[in-house]
Amino acid sequence: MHWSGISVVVDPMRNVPAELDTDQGDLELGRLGNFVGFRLRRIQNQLSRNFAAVLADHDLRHGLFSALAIISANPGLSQIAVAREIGLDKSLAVIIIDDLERRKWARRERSQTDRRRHALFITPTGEAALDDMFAKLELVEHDVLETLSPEERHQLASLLDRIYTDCFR
Amino acid sequence: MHWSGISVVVDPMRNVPAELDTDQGDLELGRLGNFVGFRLRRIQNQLSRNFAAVLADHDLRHGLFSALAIISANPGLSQIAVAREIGLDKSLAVIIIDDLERRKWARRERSQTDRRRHALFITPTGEAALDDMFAKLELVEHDVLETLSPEERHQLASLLDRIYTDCFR
DNA sequence: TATTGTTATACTCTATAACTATA
DNA sequence: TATAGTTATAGAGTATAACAATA
Repeated sequence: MHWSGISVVVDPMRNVPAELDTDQGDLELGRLGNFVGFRLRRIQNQLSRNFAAVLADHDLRHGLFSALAIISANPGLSQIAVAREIGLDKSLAVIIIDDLERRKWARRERSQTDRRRHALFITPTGEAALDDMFAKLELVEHDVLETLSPEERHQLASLLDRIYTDCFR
Repeated sequence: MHWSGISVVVDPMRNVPAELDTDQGDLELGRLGNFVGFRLRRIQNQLSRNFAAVLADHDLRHGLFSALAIISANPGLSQIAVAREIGLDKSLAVIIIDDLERRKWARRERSQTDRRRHALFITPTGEAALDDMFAKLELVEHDVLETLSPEERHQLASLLDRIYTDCFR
């Protein structure tokens, strides 16, 4: 999902000709700039690109990192719970967990209490991989947040948490 | 790009059995919860879903809304500038602008100054569609932000702008 | 009858590379 | 030689539906 802005005028301050000089990257945002959602998306896109670059050597499938982290934080949970948490279909959870098992980062066990379920566990190898990835992600995030003071970082996290818990839980 | 958290323990406060009750949606986040990027992603995912639901009847291709808004705010710009701005390849800009022309929301004109370029313009029909979509998006965003006071909203926007301009420009 | 996991299929999105016309 | 736009193709990502095992 993307965003957009209204019939905006050429900024008289910039003295552009009738046809815009599109070689510059500084386009007008128009109404788009009024939305917080747009700002979120813009930053998150860039963060994603930075993370992808940093984790490129792990050759991670979409959703694989999330899944591993969730399994790590919730040992014994089911595939369908993983799917729900990362917002994908259960059939995609199968593919992701196949991948995790192939890497020996996680393993399936038959649930003792409900034999339909697989109980998922992270392996020591998986924990090590996760440690490595988290360390890299912390570096990326630090680069982005260092422009804010510790108080401002806390403020930001707190505002985002309020939004999430009040609206989406 | 996704996220994840560490080998976390079962919360003793919740008194869950050896195998987690995965029917509840309240999983542990583990290390994941320490990242601002994770919070951004979580909110933005949900916002995207809400926007998609609200705009479902327009049957919008990915990137189409962004492109229309950018054209509206920058009349006469080139296809390659649109591509750069929404972070897609120029070949995808072709598809998107084909779609916009089919809907009569935008039109191509040959550039007067560089005959290789198409100068892009939004149509009155396109402006009307954009007005409609923006109105719907404002409703979605208002629902999400109403939990914050006006000062807090301003604070949030300002923090996000600082991050973007300091790190990504 | 409903749920968990699995498989197969079809569809969408995207990147890539080649091509043209203009510069 | 480089750039703007176009087209074709192949690959990845995803949703969907059907199925088996279990509840």
